[in-house]
Amino acid sequence: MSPREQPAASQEQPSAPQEQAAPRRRNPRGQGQVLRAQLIDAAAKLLATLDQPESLTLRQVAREVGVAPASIYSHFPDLGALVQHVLRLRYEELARLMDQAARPAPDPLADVVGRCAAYVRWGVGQPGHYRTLFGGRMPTELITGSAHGAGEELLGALVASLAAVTDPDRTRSTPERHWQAGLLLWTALHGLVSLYNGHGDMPWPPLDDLLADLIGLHTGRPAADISALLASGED
Amino acid sequence: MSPREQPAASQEQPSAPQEQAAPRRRNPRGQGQVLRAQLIDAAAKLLATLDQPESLTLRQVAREVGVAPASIYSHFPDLGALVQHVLRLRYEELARLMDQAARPAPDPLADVVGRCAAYVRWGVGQPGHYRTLFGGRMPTELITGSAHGAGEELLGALVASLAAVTDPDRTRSTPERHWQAGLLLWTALHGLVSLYNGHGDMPWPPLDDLLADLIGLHTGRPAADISALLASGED
DNA sequence: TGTACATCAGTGAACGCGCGTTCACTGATGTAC
DNA sequence: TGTACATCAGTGAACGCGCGTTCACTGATGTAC
Repeated sequence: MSPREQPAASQEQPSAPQEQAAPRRRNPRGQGQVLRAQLIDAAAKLLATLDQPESLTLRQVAREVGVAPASIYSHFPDLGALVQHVLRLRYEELARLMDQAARPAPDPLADVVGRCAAYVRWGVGQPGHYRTLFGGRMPTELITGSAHGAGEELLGALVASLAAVTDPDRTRSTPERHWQAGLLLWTALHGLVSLYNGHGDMPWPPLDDLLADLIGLHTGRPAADISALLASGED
Repeated sequence: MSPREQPAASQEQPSAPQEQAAPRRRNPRGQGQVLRAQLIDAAAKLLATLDQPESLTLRQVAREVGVAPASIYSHFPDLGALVQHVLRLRYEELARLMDQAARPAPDPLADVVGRCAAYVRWGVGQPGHYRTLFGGRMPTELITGSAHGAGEELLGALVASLAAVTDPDRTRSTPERHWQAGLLLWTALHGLVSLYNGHGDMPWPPLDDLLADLIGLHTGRPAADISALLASGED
C-alpha cells in the first residue's frame, strides 16, 4: 500500500467533458439504455471524486454526461434513485472483493486478514464512495431500505470469518458473542478508514502496520503473522 | 447508558422560535455581544439537532434566532467563522469532559476507561456535533487550521493514558509504538460512535458491552474489569 | 437644561446563482399500409 | 415503392425556491456643547 497519496481533490472542476466541441449525439433508436449506463458511470465518478459526495446534484450529473438535466428523468425518477443504484453496485463490488480476497485463503486467519485488507484498501482507495456508503445517513435509507441487505451479508461473512479464527470448533463461545466480536471488528475497520480518509494531515503510520495491529488485537494472533499475510496479499 | 434512543430527528422543523408573537426586541446600546452569544447558541443547537449538520445555512441560524440574515455579518465574517467558533467550543468541551472523567481515576486502567467512556458517551449523545467535528472534512480545516490543536491534545492524552496501562514504566515499548496504539484506540472509538450513530437500525448490543470489549482488546485487560469500571463511572 | 450629533444594533429589500422539476416540443428512425 | 404515422431519445425554456451577500436605511440611545 502506498504511504499516503492525496485523494484526487478537484472539487469544482468536473473536467469539462466536452466543452463546445462534439456536443454529444443522440443515441439511435433501441439504444436508450446507453444513456442510462452513462448516467450511472458519471454519478459513480462524481461520487468517488467529490470530497463532499453527499452534495452531488442532478445537474452535475447531467453536465458530466453532457445532457440536459431533464433527460435524467427518462431513466430514473430522481437523483436519489440514481445514487441508490450506484451505491448498490459499489456495495456489491466491495462484498465481491472481500469474498475474492478470502477465497484463496489457506487458513482462517488468512481469510479474515484478506477480508479486512480488502475492506480497508477499497475504503481508502475510493474515499468518496466509502463516505457515501458508510459515512452517514445514506446507507440506512438506500441500501437496507431497498430490501437488498448486502450490508448484513458483508458483516455476516466477517463475523463468521473472525469466529473461525477465535473459536474454530464453535464451542468456546456463543453466536451472540461472535456477532459482537465481528461487529466490533467492523467498527474498528470503519474507524480506521474513516479517520484515515478524513484526516490526511495527521502523522499516520503505514496503513498496513495499523491494520496488522488491529487484526492482531481482534484475533489474538501476533501482529507479525498478520503483517506477513498482508504483505503476501498485496497486488 | 440507555439501550438505544432515537437521536431527536426533526430535520426540517427548527421549532419556529417565535412565529409571529414577540418579534424580538433590539438589544440596548452596549449589549451588541448578546446577539453574538445567541448566534453561537443557535448554531450549536442546529448543528446538534440536524441530522445533516454539514448543510447548515446562514439563514437557518438567522431564523432560529429571529433575526435578519444580514445581522450575522455584524458578528462573524461568514457562516464558516460561526461554525468554526462553535466547533472549537465543542472540542474544548469534549476534551474537558475526557480529562474530568480521567482525573478521579485511582489507577491507569480507570483513567483510560474514563476517557474512552466520556468520548463515546459524548459522541452518541450529540450525533450532530460529533459528525461535524469528526465526520468529514471540516475538522482539518476548522480546528487544526485555526492553530488551535485541541485534536492533538485529546489524542495525545489518550495515547499517554493507554501507554500508562500497557507499559507502566515505559520500558517495554517505544514512543512510536505508543502513538500507534493510541491512534488505533482512537480509530476504534471513532468507528464505534460513528457506526452506532449512523446505523441505528442494526441490532446493536448494549454500548457498554462493546466498549468494554473494545477497551479490553486494546489494554489487554479482562473485559469484566472494564465493565465494572464502566458501571462505576456512570452518572 | 436643552439640543444637535454620533454611534450602536440591527432591518428590509434586492441581486444573482444553482437547484429540482414541469412541460410542450423536436427531429430522427422505424413500421403499417 | 412510396407515404403517413408512431415511437424513441432526448431538448430547451421556464417555474419557483432557498441560498449568500450587498447596501442604503432606521430608530433608539448615549454624549458634547
